[in-house]
Amino acid sequence: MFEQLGGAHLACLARQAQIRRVPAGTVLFGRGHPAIGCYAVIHGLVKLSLCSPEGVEKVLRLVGAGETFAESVIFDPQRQPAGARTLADCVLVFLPAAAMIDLLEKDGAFARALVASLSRRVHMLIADIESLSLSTATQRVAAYLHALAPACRADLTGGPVRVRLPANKTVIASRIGVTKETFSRLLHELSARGLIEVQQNEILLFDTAQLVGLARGAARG
Amino acid sequence: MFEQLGGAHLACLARQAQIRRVPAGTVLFGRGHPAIGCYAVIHGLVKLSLCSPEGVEKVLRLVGAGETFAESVIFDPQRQPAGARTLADCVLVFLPAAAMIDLLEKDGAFARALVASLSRRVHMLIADIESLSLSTATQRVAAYLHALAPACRADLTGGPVRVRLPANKTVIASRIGVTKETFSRLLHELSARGLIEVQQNEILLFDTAQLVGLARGAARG
DNA sequence: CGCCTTGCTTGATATGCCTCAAATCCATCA
DNA sequence: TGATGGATTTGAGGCATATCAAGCAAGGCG
Repeated sequence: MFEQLGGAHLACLARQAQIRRVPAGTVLFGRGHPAIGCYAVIHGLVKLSLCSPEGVEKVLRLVGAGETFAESVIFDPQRQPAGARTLADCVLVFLPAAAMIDLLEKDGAFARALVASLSRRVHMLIADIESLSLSTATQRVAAYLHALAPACRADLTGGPVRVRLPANKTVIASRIGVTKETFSRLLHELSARGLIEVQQNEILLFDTAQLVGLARGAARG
Repeated sequence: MFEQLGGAHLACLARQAQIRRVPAGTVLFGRGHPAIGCYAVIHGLVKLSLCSPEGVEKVLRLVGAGETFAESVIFDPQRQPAGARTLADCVLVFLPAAAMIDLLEKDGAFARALVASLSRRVHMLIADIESLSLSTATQRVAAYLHALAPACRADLTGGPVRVRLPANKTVIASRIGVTKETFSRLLHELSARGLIEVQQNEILLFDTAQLVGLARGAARG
């Protein structure tokens, strides 16, 4: 993850951090809650999401093992901009805000890592805004599936790549920015075109090249 | 802005920074350009935007006097995720990436300020995603107009508040996430309801309370 | 002064995606 | 094994917003 710490400080950090084991379905914090620290996921899956007043949910991010979340919250409005709930049994590291702030000022390497992490978050969010604003639902689905494929060799070997959806389709649909019904239909359309095959939670990608083509320009196959 | 610097380092920073005066319409950097530093706007207005392959533009942010942009870029992908163009004659401070990195590791106060600034950016982006995903066009317009009003007293005094659109309506529309046609129509609808009055680039807000009401829940007035 | 460009409005029409409703599938648990 | 509830699929229909196409207004400039 993002911690290539200066060794001395790492010990101090380890002293303040606590391991938390939480079962699936636990609300870690709700929207608007005060920020008391940030989390790293050791094992499991956490859903960060927003809710409209009418109760519609928008999944912002699915946080898996090796990722962190709620870092930004410590510094700006000190209120959670999104809610967090575990989707699976999780092992988390909780790092109190005070420790973060302390370390930030004392350890240059940590400061740099934290800034890099936040920057990455900014770029991911911009990518989301881009796809919401400039792409069609089909393009977003294609892009999402492609992003699931392990980066490099997928495009090289012509063979099919098997990917696994990190959560159920309703959650994924909200993450992508479509309703579950539309998501279902689009998956079938891609199947019909021979680009993928859906097997419950797993999807076979037959033609990743054409998938990225779809994700970008032409709506036609 | 975000610099409440440790005094000694401020001087060093000032030595490395350069003032740039650029006329309206200048492209500061395009999308994908390498990151060589960040900017602060002293005077003028800068547009940050994305472009789809088909040439549709999405305005991410309008950066006015006293604000900074392109900080995040220094640390993560080292490629600009968005393009920047001046919309007015500008006076900018350009800060080379090396100076930023240097300062980040040496000055705790600067590190904290930078992290806070990035955090604020994250929260603003999340707010954008929220409004794109969960709000209707009318709600977004209402929220935008309300956000333009000077924060506090607007809601107290019942009187009308006069706000000025920071750019032309086509740009604002893209920023809000609608077409210029839809934006025009929605402004007229709000006028018809007696909530606002449009006077070229200026808008009178008669009922900010009802405006926030609209921005949140009920689509009906 | 009239031309031309750029921005804004307005109308007519199209369409992508959502909404609502119902059927089916699947897993868990008694 | 059968029941129960969530997840998924499928269909029909509608709506919000985009798109296309003119028509105006306002500046800038020859």
